[in-house]
Amino acid sequence: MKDCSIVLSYFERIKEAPLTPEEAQEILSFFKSSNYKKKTLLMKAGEANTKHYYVEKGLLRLYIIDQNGKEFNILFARERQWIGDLGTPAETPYFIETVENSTVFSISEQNFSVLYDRYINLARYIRKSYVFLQKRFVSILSKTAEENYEELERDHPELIQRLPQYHISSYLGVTPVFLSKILAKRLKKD
Amino acid sequence: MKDCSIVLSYFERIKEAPLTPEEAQEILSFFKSSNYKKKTLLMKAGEANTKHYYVEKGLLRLYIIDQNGKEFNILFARERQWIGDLGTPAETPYFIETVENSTVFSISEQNFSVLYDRYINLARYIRKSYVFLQKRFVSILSKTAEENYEELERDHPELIQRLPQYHISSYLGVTPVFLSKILAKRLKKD
DNA sequence: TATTTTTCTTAAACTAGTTTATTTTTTTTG
DNA sequence: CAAAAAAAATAAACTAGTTTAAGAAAAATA
Repeated sequence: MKDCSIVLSYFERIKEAPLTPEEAQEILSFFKSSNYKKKTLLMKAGEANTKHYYVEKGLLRLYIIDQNGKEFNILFARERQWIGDLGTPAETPYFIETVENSTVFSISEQNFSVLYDRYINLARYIRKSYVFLQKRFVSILSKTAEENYEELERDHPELIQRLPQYHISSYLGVTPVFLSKILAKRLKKD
Repeated sequence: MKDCSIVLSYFERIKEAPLTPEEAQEILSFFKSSNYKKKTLLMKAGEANTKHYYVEKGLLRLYIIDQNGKEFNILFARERQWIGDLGTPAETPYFIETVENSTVFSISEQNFSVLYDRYINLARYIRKSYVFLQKRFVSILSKTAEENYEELERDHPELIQRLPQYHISSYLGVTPVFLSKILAKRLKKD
């Protein structure tokens, strides 16, 4: 039997009390653990009935591909973070792909809804996600790419270590060429 | 006594059943109705314990002012829409201002939380808001200002009628001068 | 470890959007 | 309804970021 303690500890934390054996059992019955190699697609634009994922180990990204075939990273998820399309069960416009070899727990929208009703604090995760996204939106809208890079460096230095540069540029909404130019400029300043 | 039916009907709708008199009473005790003239500030960056607003009549905007003093509209709310900073009770970085003379219901974060626990579907409003914001984020990131204007025109034509052009440009993340240029170009095409 | 593939850098020409300033049009108010 | 104020248009010089292309460096694989 697999070790699912990471999911149980998440629900214990949001319940703010120990789980009963029945609760733990229900939660485990809803999740499925899987291993994926780097660059595996877990969600594809155009699909309906997509899943939500909770990351045990590794790093994933949620992105779109625009009319011109260009990718934009919307969100990364590392250990103990959720990733998924909250617009589900409608047909998703997003892709989710592993950036590193990863172990993730998946849950269907239906079961996610059940837990959503059961654990009121799960709604807090969505509220927190909203606040995070709004902050990011404001930054992208009002700051230069250089400022946004510096903000990312300050707030999430580990991401910069773990991600190839072209994923970071796509997250900042600029081309890899431009990010490279920014970094070259910064080096000269020292 | 004021007519508060618009708030009650909202909660009836999200409860998906008629409200009991006690429920109606509680809800009414939480909200305060006020009239504001056009261009009145209801929320100011730097304040803590900000409120949530439900619009009965009129139009409001939530915006930031960046380091250079430039405004960016994040969100508009018209009749039967919520507006507020979901990051509250932390100190808000946002401003909220009436764009038209407006009648709005306000509720404190504490009471909003009570209703949030009581009406599970209120969490859906946040989930919907998240999905809306994510869609908008993707558009701003991946499309040109002209495409974004056309999307706004298609999805929310009433906003274009009711808002001065400089508020629309700020919502699209461009200067009024540039939006004016886009519109002039579009006119010529006909 | 040599080879292939992937990622990053650099450069140069280009474009979407900004800035500042002036004029015209529209809206508000006495 | 005339005057003042606010909003929109136009122009011209500018800058942040893109595109395309080629070479260098790093990482993955045989």
